Amino acid sequence: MAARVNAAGLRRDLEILDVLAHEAGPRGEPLGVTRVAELVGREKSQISRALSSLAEEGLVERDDRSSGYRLGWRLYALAARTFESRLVAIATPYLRAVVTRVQETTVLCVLRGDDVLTIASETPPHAFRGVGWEGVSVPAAATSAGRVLVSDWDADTIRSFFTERKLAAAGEHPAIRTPDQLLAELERIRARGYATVDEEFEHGVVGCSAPVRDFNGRIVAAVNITAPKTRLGERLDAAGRFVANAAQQLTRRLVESR
Amino acid sequence: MAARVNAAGLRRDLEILDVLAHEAGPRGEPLGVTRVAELVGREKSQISRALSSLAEEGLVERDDRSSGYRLGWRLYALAARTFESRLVAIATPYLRAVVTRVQETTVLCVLRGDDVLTIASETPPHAFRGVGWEGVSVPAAATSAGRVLVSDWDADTIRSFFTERKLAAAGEHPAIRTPDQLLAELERIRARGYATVDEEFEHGVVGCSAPVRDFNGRIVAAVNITAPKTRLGERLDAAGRFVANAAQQLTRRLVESR
DNA sequence: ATGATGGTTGCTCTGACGGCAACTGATGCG
DNA sequence: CGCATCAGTTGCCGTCAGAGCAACCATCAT
Repeated sequence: MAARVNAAGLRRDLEILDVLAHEAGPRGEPLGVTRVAELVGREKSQISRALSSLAEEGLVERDDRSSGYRLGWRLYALAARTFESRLVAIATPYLRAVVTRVQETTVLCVLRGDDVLTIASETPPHAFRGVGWEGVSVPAAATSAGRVLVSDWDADTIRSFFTERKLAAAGEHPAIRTPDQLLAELERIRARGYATVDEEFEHGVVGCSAPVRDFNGRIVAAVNITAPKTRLGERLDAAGRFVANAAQQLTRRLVESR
Repeated sequence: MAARVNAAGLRRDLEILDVLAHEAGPRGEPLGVTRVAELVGREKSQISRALSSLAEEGLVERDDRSSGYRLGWRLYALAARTFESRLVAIATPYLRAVVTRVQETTVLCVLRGDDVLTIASETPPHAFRGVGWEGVSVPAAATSAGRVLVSDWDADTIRSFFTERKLAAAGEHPAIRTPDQLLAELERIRARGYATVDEEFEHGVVGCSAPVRDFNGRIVAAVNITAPKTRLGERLDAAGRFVANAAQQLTRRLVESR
């Protein structure tokens, strides 16, 4: 509401971009000026000029041979840059939803190098504010979050990334000691939609995680719960399903909904 | 160049979005009106109104508690439909394959104006996520990626694009100082299938790149490795062949997936 | 209270854009 | 070859939307 500026121009430009996004899409053929004009219901002269401006700023690109337009690189550059920031901002309610259901600290993790980095966390009332903002833990396939974060890698990469030595060195009681075991586990994770670990990384500690994806479908983060087995042990699978559900909703929210 | 419409408003809006993207950063807090106004050098009243409009269209979102702004859902929705997005989605496994072989950060670049824009990167374990999403560097023929990206241009275009002055100004130790030298180098690149540079752009840094083509056969991106000479120097040509191989596979995949 | 800082709103005058129509240029057809 | 059609660009003018300034709120610290 309230005061607006450039409302008309902005709306026109966005109508154009939307038309290009939906009608043409990345795989579709570029759209011509007249076609766009029809679809947004405006003067083609306006569309011609507007597309010129948009092209000059890199928001759309002109295909040389067909002289049609499609979405430009700049949109990608803008969005890619702040993705994590937005992730953190949006994740909170979903993390909290899990917290209220499970009553355990719930965190959001990303992969940095070969460490799992926590970028957001929500704690239940009455819980001591634990690590919170940024803990770095060894993922090396001994944590559920780490496994989830690599669960869309191909087998070759996994094999070269996780050597046996590395696997054995991860965690106190690694249940997974060979790349093949890891690959089998990743398959299970993909099938179930969430991962669980039982005292592998640390004695008495269990955890579950589920993947969050970006607009490319790539796994960019994991929603994770880590808690003492005495508290969470019985409910671990139930918690896993909650976490998976939250991660899915978060994924959807990230790209589409308003 | 050509007629423009809404040029002023569009540019202002994009300046704002750029500021939000860059200044807010990965971990960034939302930015307030005054801060944005300073950064883009405009009247805060304009920024206030412009942000209102942008928020109404979903290009930015207002953070309730801090009353600051950050990029909004709509940008991500649009970004998902760009060609770059598709490229990144498909390229990731191939980049990772190179990383596991060479153990160096591998990136995917496209040409934007006369800059090289990194649109995706994969890092080996134990590398700190450096630039990550997108950096902009001066290619002007002093980087391997830049040379690869222009290696299918015709001689006239090259000559008019890269003046001697421009060539001399690029990099610390430009080995290529005239258009003719550049053309000869491009010929070598085409013959070998990949490009290498040795401390030209920056002292102590070497790199190699290979072209990715679309279904028209046009070069649309480059797979690139840039690393300290002390680490990669000996293996530079081997790395070049890996990169070329990955780029070819990616090209094939890109064409098949239509 | 006072002042500082961040954000919104009223107001006027200017210049940028909407709409139309003429123009260019490619393509097709008898 | 001439004519018709369609796609895209450009010139023109009156009108309306926005740049800029300053006044006005809201919040917080001293």
